[in-house]
Amino acid sequence: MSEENPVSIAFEQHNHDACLNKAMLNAEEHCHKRKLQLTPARRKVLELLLQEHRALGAYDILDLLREAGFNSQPPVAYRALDFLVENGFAHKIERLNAFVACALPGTVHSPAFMICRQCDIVAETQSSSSDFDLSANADASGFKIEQTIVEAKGLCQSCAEIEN
Amino acid sequence: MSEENPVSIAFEQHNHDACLNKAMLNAEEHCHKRKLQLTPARRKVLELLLQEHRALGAYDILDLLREAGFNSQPPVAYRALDFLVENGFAHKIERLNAFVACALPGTVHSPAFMICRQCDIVAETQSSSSDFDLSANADASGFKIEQTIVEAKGLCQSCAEIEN
DNA sequence: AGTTAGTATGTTATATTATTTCAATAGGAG
DNA sequence: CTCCTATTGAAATAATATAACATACTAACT
Repeated sequence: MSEENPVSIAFEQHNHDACLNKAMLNAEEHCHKRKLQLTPARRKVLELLLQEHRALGAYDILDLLREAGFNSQPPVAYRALDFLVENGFAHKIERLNAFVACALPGTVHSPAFMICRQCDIVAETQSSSSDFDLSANADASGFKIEQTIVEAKGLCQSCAEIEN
Repeated sequence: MSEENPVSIAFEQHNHDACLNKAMLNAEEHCHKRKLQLTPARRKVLELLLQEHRALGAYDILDLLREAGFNSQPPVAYRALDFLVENGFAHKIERLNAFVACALPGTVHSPAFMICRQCDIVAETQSSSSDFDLSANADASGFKIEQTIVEAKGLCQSCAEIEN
């Protein structure tokens, strides 16, 4: 798998410092373009997430923030995470109640995650087309899927009718 | 959509009493076959879930259990829910931290859910093949997908190697 | 029937995850 | 400079979930 295919970067050997720096620069650029404020706390949380290809819980992040000298009330972490998730820099892994840095920031995409139950590594892959083959992707990275959750949020027909 | 295709029963007009009774009979039969104990609390929780094509939180269920004269400490609900989920009678909707009755109990399947953000209705559909078209299914039921979460749990290559 | 192993429930306490609320502060637009 | 908005500080609490241990029930064997 090459640099062109970031599909399962988490599973690949790579220069992680470079991976992190690149992602931070990318985030800075995006925030600047879209006039978003990458404040110190938000920046730090993104860095923390980027440091691992694992999901971190909000309270893990809170601990790390405290260690780094930041204020450490829960809203600090949740607000930063909300910002990052809303703006596409991070994703929430619902089944873990935890968060990962986005592997494809700035692109419109519908992510799919492969989560190892043993080591908790989280690999992100694209499911941008409605009809995609997660299992092919898993096979390619040697990931053995045991259980898949698919949850689509939206509007049912009756609610859509009322809204219009 | 006919009775043969229960794919989005939640969205369809149907005789809900019959729907519920059928599901309860089915559950009883399955438990009997597999020597599982469908105890009063478990039975009641399944009934409560079957009463709606919506997801109920554990504490909603707890309230309903209390009203029905059951013991209402959290473990009562969680234990019953664990039983139902483990044995395929219910599913957890991770993004809602809530539970729905399974629409296809007793069959091995990998469910996909369509969750209306407005009315909270939850429709279950099959994704048994690794490569399925949720959007076709959504279209057929008039559901407008806004965001999809796909989370596969399993073993990454390195962990699989260690385990073997 | 009595014994025992396994399963299920009662009960209390506590852990974990997340939000509400209101006050204080900082950064830009006019 | 002043107003407006976004952000942060701070305290409290809500919502979700589990741990731990005692008790009771069930089924299967003796």
